[in-house]
Amino acid sequence: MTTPTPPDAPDDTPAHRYDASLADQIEVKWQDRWQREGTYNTPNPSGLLADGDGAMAGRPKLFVMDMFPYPSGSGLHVGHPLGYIGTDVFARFKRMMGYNVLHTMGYDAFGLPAEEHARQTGEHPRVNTEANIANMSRQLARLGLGHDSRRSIATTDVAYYRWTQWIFLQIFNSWYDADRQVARPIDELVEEFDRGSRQPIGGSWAEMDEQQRRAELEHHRLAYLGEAPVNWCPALGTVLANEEVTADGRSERGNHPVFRRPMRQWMMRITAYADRLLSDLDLLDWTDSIKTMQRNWIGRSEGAHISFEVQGRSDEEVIEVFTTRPDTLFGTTAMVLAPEHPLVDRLVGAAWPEGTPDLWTAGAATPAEAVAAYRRRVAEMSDLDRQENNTKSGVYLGVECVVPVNGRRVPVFISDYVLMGYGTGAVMSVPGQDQRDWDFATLYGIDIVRTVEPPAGFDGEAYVGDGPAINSDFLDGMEVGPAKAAMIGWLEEHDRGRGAITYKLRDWLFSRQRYWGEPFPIVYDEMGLPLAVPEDQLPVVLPELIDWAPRALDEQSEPEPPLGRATEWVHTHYDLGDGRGDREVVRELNTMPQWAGSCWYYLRYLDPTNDEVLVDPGVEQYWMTDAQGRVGGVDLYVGGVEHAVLHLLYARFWHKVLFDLGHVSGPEPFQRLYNQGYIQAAAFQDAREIYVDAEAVVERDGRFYFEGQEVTRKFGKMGKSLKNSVTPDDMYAAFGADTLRLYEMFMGPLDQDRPWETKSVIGSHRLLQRVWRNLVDEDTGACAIDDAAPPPDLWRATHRTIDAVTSAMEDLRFNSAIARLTELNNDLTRYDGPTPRAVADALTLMLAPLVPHFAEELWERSGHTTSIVYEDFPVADPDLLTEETVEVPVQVNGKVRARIQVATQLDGDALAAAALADPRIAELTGGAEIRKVITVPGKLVNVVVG
RNA sequence: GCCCGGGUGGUGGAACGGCAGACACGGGGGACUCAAAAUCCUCUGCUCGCAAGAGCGUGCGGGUUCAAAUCCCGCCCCGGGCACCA
Repeated sequence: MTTPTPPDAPDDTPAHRYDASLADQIEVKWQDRWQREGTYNTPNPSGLLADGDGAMAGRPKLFVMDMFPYPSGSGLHVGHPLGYIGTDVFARFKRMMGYNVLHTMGYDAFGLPAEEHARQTGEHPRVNTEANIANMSRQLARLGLGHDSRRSIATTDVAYYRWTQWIFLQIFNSWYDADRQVARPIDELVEEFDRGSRQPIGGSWAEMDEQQRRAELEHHRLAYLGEAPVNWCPALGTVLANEEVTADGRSERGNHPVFRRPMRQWMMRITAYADRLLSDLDLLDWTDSIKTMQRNWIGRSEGAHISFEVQGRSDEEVIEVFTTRPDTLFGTTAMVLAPEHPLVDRLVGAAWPEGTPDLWTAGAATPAEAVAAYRRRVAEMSDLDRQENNTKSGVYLGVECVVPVNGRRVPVFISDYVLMGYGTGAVMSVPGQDQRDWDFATLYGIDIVRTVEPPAGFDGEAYVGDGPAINSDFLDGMEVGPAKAAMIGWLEEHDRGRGAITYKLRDWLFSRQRYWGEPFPIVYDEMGLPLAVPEDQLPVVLPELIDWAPRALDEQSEPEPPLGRATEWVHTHYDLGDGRGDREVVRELNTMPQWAGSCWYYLRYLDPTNDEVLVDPGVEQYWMTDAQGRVGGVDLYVGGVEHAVLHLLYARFWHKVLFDLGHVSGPEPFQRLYNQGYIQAAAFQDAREIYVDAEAVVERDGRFYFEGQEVTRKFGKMGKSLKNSVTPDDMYAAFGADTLRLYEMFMGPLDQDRPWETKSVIGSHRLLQRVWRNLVDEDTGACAIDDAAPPPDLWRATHRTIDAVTSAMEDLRFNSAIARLTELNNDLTRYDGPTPRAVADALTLMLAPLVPHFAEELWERSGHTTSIVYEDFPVADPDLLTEETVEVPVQVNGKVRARIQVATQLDGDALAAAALADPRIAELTGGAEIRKVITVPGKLVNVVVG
C-alpha cells in the first residue's frame, strides 16, 4: 500500500551494510562493467557474431526467449518483468551449467496499440515508438537482465521489416500442394499447368490469356486477395482478424462496434495447414491447456458431405450439407439453411404450397416476403442478442428436398441457428439426435424420428449418446461408429456424398487500413492484379506522412487506408523482371497486421546483422536443432497465456511455410512453451465503485480506508485502470534491483498468478543482508571468510543445498531454490566463527543466477578476479548427501508415535527390530497382536497392530 | 452447457503415495540498548491439558492402501478458455 521508507536507518548503521544505497552502487557498477565488456554477448558458430576464440564452440546450445513487449509509453510496473526475470535466472543458471545460451529482447512496435497511443499524444508514431523503446530498454537494463544487446530488434526497424516483407513474398509466391502436404513455389504450379499434369480451377490453361492466368494463380497463392465477409471496424477505420473481435462483436482493442461485411482483402491460406497445425501439437512440450485451446480453435471435425436434391429443381440447385452424424441420415425430417445462404434466393418457392401451417409462414403472403422479413429481423439482432436469446426461429421456403437414402421429402427452412461460416451453411435436421434440431422441430411441429435407441426411460430431448441404430434400414443394430462408416460407404457408392473433414479455422485476414505497419511489397498494374516487388528491390519503406491518423468512419463507408495520402509514394515504377522493363504501377495501400513482425522475430535474433539472407542456414541450424531428437526450435519460450491462440498459431503457420520452402530446418518454432502467471495487486473501490489510489489506502483492524472513507478491497491485474500499480523505480529506491528480482522469484511458482505485497519484499531484502553479513564485515567492508576447511556438518548441508537448488532451478521452481538457499544461510548465521571459503563460494555461485550484481560483488570481494557469470555451477558430491545416522519416525497404525535415531544404512529387519525395541512403541504395542511391520529404510517404520 | 487449471495456517506458499505446513511475511516472548531502530535467540495450524501427551486437521462425501494434500469415484466453490461449430 504505502511505499516503504528505505530501511537504511539512522547514524549508527554500519558503513558497509547491504542497504538500498549500497545495492544501487553495486548494481550500477556491474551493469556498467557488463555493458563495457560485452559479458552477455553470445557467439554464433559463424558470421559476424561468431566468437573470437571459439571458447563456446564445444558447448551445447540453449535458446531462451521471452514474448517481446509492445513498447508502450506508460512505463513498467513490477508485474511486467516477472517472466523476463524468470528467463534471466534460468538463462544464467544454464550458462553456469555449461551451455552457450542465447537470450535477448526485442520490441513488437508496429500495430494498433502503438498507433492508438501515438494518436492520443499527438506525436508521430515513429518518434513516440523510439522514445518508448529507449525508455523500456533502460528500465529492463536496470533489472540486470543478461541480454545480448547486439541482437535486439524492433519490428519497426527498416532492416527488420525488409525481411518481414521478404517472408510475405515467399508466402505470396507459394501454393499448397495438397497431395504432398507441403507449400511449393508458385513457379512449379505454373510448370505443372504448362505440362498438363495439373488442371486449373477456372478452365483450360492453354486457352487462358495473361489476365486469366494471373487470376487463376490468385486462387492458389498462400497469400491472396479474397472477397470475404470481414470484420469492419469503422471507429478504428480498419478491418480486423476474427481473432481480434470479441464474442459480443466488438473490437478487442478499444471495444468499438464491428460489422461483418464482404470486402476485398489480403488473406493468408492458413486453412491449408489446419491438419499439420493440429497434429504437430503432439510434438511440442506445451501445457495441455494451450494445446487444447489451439485444437478448439482449429476445430477439426470428421463427418460427411451429403447432397440433397430439391423437389422439382435442377442439379444446380442441390443442397450440400456437412454432418458429423451421417449415421442419422434416416432421421432427417427437415433441411435448414443459414439465412444468408447463396441458394436461398433461387430456391424460394413462388407461393405457399397447399396446407402450409401458419407457423411456417410467419404471416407473410409469399415465401419471398417471409424470407425478406426474416432476414431483416436477423440483421437487426446483434450477436449479443442472439447469444442471450437463443430461442430458435425460422421460416419455410415453400419447397421440399429429398433425403437421398430413403427418398423422404422434407421441408426446407432458413433459421439463424445455422451459421453461414461453418461447414456448408446448411444442416440436415435430425431432431432425434441433435438438441438444436429437436428444439427447432418442437417449435415448428416437425416430425421426430429416432435413429439411435435411447436408454429405457429416456424421453423429451434429443439422444446424442451411443447405442444401436433403429429405424435405419441397413444400419439397424449397428453402433454409432460402424454405422457412420457404413453410411459413408453407401453415399460414396451411390454418388450422393463422401466422407469429409471440416475446420472452424478460417483463412487469416492479413490487411489493415492503418499507417503504422509494414507496407506490402505489392504493386498493381493496369490489370488490377497484384504483382510482387522483386526481392532485390526490398525494402518498401513506409513513407513519412504528416497526416497519418485513421479517419473514424461509419458502418456504410469504405475503408480509407492512410497510405493513400502519400501520393508520390503510391504512384511509382518498377522493372518487375517480367521482360516488360520499367513501367508505371501503383502500390498496395494496406499495411500488415501487428502479428506479422512477431511471427518470426526469434529467427532474426539468431542472425540480426545479416543483410544477405533472413538467417544464415548454419546459424539457424545451430540454434534451432535439438540434440536430443525432439522437434527443435526455441528451447524455452516464456510469455502470457493471452497469446495462446493468435500469435502462437500464426507463428507456427509461418514457420511451417518457411520449413516447406527450405528456409528453416525444423517444422516447429517453439519446442517448449511456458506461461508465466500474472502479478495481481489489491485494488480499492469507494462507495460509487470507483477505484481509488491504492497507495493512499490505509488499513485499520482488517478494514480499509481512503481519505477517511471506508473502501472495499478486490484483487486484479496490476495497472492504471485499477490504480494499483507499483513501479520498479520505487523498489530500486527502497531495496535495489536484486531484492526485487529475488522477491518476484520467491513469491510462488512462475506459472501461477500471485498477489503483490509490498510489505513482504523486506523478507527478500533481509536474506541478502544476512548473506552479506555472513561474508563481509559490515564495518570495514572487507571480506570476512576463512580459508580453513568447513566442518563436516556444514559441508554436508552445503552439498544437500547444491543438490536441491540444482533440481529446483532445472524445473523453474525458483521459489523452492530460494528457500533452500535461505536454510543454508540460516545455518551460516548460527555457525560459530567466520564463514569457510568453500561454503561462501558455493553459496555465492548458487545465488548468482538470482541476484547477479550482488553475487558479482561478493565474488570480487572474496578475491576472485573473473566475472561469476561464466563460472561453473557447484556440483553436489553424492557421498556428502547422506548423514551417517538418521532420525526415523515410527508409526503405529499410521500415526507417528516415536522417533528413533538409527544408522542410515540399516536394513529393513534391523530397522523393524530397532523400532519395536523403542520403549514407547513397546508400550503401545504390548499385548496387541503385531500383524505387520512396514519398513522404508532410512525413512519410516509403520507397525500395524490388530 | 463443454474443455482446461486450482482450492493446504492470519498471509504468500512447501511437500513428484511415506513425519502436512519447509522457506518467508505478519504476530507473541526474550537478549542487546537510557530508549528506540537495527541485529541475534525463541515460540507461532486448531482444540483440550500445568505438563507429558491426546484428539482434530489439506473445499465436501465416499473408496483404494500398512500409509492419501497426493491415486480413483461423486459433488461444491473459484479462475481461465470456448460456446447454436451441425
